[in-house]
Amino acid sequence: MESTKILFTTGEFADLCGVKKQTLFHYDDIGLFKPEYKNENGYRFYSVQQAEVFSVIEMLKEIGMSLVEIKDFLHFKNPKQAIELLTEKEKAMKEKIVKMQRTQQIIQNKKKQIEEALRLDFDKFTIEEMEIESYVLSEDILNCSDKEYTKSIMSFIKYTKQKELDTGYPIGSLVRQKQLETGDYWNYSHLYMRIDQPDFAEPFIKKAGKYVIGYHKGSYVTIPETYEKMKIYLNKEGYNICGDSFEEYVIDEVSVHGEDNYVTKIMIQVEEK
Amino acid sequence: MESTKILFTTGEFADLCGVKKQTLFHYDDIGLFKPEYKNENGYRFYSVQQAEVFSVIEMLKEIGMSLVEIKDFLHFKNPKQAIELLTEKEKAMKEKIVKMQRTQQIIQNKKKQIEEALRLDFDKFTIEEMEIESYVLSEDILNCSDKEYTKSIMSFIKYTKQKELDTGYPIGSLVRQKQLETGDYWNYSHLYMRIDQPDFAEPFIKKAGKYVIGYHKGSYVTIPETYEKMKIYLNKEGYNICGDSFEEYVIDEVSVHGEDNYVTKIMIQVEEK
DNA sequence: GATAAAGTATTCGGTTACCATATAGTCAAG
DNA sequence: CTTGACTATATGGTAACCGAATACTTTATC
Repeated sequence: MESTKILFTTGEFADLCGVKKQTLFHYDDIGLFKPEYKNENGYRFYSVQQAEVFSVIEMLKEIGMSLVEIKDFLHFKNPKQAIELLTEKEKAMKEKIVKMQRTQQIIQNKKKQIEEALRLDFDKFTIEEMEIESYVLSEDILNCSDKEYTKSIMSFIKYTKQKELDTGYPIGSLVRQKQLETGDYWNYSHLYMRIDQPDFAEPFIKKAGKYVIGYHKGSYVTIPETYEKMKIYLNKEGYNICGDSFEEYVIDEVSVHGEDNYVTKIMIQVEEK
Repeated sequence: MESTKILFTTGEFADLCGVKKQTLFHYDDIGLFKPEYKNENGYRFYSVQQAEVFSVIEMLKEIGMSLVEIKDFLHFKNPKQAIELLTEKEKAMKEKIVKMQRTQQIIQNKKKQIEEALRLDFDKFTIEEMEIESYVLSEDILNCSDKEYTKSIMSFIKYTKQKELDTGYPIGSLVRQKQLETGDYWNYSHLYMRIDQPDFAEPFIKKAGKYVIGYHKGSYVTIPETYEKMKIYLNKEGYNICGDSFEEYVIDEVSVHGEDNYVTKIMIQVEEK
């Protein structure tokens, strides 16, 4: 080995970096990353050191910088600036990782939900002991107009997104005991979403205790029928409604086609007569 | 609130989902995500339930699915398939997170390197006590031709990439004691890269002990001069070379412009006479 | 030293997932 | 019934490439 510089052709260098030659041509074109030297026939030659530069470009790309941004950075570089940028990007990276972990959690919850839905029997009602759960509530939507309702839903969804409370649990609707009694099933009191964080300030608590659980299959317009059936069932079994009703879509457009296949889970707190 | 369906206009729904209207038009165009209903004037209307579908689309996008793939998935959907895909994508996601964490580590190491370089004094040689370090070595490149050297570098870089050994430490070059003695400084014996994993099989060990540390500023072609200066320094200070030399670029194209500003760190094991 | 195989450069068009802008139609409030 | 805020469509543009076609070099082989 002599002291002549070790150089790679475009193809070799592309192979080395695990990319297509095209990519190197492209980077050369836009002035982001030029070969160490070009011979009289326009052949490009890259040095070993450039492999390091290339891998830095790849990293900067991975953390979401555009090629133009990367070019600017590499052009006005000096060690201090490099550290500054690296520190900043390290932070951005951390945030990205956290976001992905959150998405992962959402996926897991969605899976759980679908799995639960697969196991269930739509036609039967059951009485079950349920644990305490915490919810975030929307603003009060009792007796409000369609317009107001629309706005409330919007602000609630935006709120949960902004506060990163969406954990893959469905948005539920709360029907108060009073509305249940008068048969005013569509008059929801609040929207809710389950939260896992124990540190959330003033959550709405779904009390532990006995709940009747029923599943409504089909469009929401026929939900009242299911409520009526549940009432009959409770009467027969010797139970009284003693709390609110929690409605959740457990199967929606995500996993099936068409409203007719939607499944709504209904949970109402009950007590023995 | 009556039983009429709650519907959002394109603008409202876009706002709700935190995207531009354009995106919804686009999804409609390609048949990925159509509004619940279109009125006679072509106005689009979206339902609340669709917000959930939209957020699933966003998630699938985040884990790297193309819109076409997502469309196919949502089209042929059933709960079991949904779980299958979600499980698969969860895995992909986990891998992506791990990769990002690795990149984060690399960034941290690069920063450390640059910070060290900022603090150092190029003109002085020092004798320092160094700790033991583990390296992966390339294949033997002693006395090999340029062509062979090129190939070795390539396969070494590709190897470290493939085995995910690249942790942001620079690639170093090893000069054996014998070559140091004969002044054959360019005749490297191996390339090396530092590894942190304690479980790596048969690493090359850089022994703990006294090392003379010098920095060479400028192109690598003048490195012999620095070696000669180091030898004179050692003589004056009463030290003998008793091991190999480790050469590393501590500042390269990534943080400065032009070969003249490159800095190579040279570490040679020594003992008192 | 001729020829074939393999590699290189350039150019052109295509791709994905949109965004901006222009133009025209629609709706709701005062 | 007009005004302003919205809607729709169409067109062109963007980033970061990929693929294929064509022409030229280099290298290997006979």
